[in-house]
Amino acid sequence: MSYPREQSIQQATEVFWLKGYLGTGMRDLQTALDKRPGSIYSAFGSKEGLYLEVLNHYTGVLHGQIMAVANSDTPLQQLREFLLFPLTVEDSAAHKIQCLIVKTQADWAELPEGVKSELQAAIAQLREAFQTVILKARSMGELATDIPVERAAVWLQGQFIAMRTLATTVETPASLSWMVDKIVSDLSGEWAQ
Amino acid sequence: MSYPREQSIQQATEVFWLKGYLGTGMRDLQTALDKRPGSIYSAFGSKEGLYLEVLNHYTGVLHGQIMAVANSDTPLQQLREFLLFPLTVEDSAAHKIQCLIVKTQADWAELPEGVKSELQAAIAQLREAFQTVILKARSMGELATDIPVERAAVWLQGQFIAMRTLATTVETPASLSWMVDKIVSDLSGEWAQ
DNA sequence: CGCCAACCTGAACGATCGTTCAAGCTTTAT
DNA sequence: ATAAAGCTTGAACGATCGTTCAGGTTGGCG
Repeated sequence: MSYPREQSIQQATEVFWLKGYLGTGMRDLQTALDKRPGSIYSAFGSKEGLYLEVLNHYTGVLHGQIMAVANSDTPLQQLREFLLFPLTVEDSAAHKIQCLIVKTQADWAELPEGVKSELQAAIAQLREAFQTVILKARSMGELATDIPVERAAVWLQGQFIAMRTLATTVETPASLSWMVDKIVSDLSGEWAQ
Repeated sequence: MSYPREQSIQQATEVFWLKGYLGTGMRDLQTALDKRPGSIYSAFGSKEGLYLEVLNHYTGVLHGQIMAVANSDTPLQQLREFLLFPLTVEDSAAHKIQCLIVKTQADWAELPEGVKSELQAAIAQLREAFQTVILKARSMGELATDIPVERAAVWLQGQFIAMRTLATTVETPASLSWMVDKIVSDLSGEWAQ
């Protein structure tokens, strides 16, 4: 019976997403999970252990979303929807606009070794998913056949980071939706090597 | 004689840049400045006070660099150099690739109110500087006259964030220099409203 | 020389950090 | 019914956090 474990991970995700790895204390987690320290330590071993499960779960969900884009018949169109969606969330969840992975990466120098390596793996995994989107869009004729696939994947990941980060600095995230159009448009633009 | 004060700010910048606001402890600063707690508190009032001076100084330097780009005769060409430069720094200063402002912003929910407001001011100030670059490039004929200036400034800030963030995840930052070319190229690309 | 102002020193403060553990409780198997 | 196994509890640990302050040191001026 690992259902409450799943629930704990989701509640912990909320806290880590809002406060970051360094900013989150065990007492924040004890409150959020409504569990005493011993329970958390017996279930997850440490703050780092709990965070690793949170990061894995988060990466899995995001990866799934991007792969769903890749597996659709109109990847470029679905990519638009995927990029647009976080701009439409209500204010109460404003911190969720920023990607948890990018947020964690900002604390790089202070992270335990285990978190660092998992973080790099997550970034690589999502980059691969973006690359799959590019490949699929190309094979569906939505992109030119001579697009540099690997660079485009890196670039797309960069645009994802830029949009999510910018969205946290403006009053209305939805006011950035023009940027999604530019991303899709620039994807078909020049890629001179 | 406020020269040692300037020096303290630079040394503190190193630490905050590497470890972030939350990750930096007063004892890290005491070591870096080679000063005892009382001296630091008499000079800067608090950790927050010291950080605010660091942030102001950092913003001023970056703002100056961007305005120098704007004030040149070939802004777009100078923008290329400006974006390219951080990709060429040696490994020992790898953390300096990531923008201190973006890094700090990741800890948003945990920052003291004073840091939050100063951070927003810094972001707005740099956005303005980017806008000046766009305007100047337009007036010099390097950009089309119908470019949406405000959007382009936000977008350019986003590209800056993307590049600096991506550069921290690859083994050789210089391998991303193609991205600078794409940024300059996309700046002249489609801006359909 | 004597004096004041400014700076520096470093021990110490209370609060909070991640973590541990002995004891109690609940569940499952025999 | 009873024992074994595992989860939960909450007080407590040592370490570290940002900060304070009484006392020492230094430099310039009358």
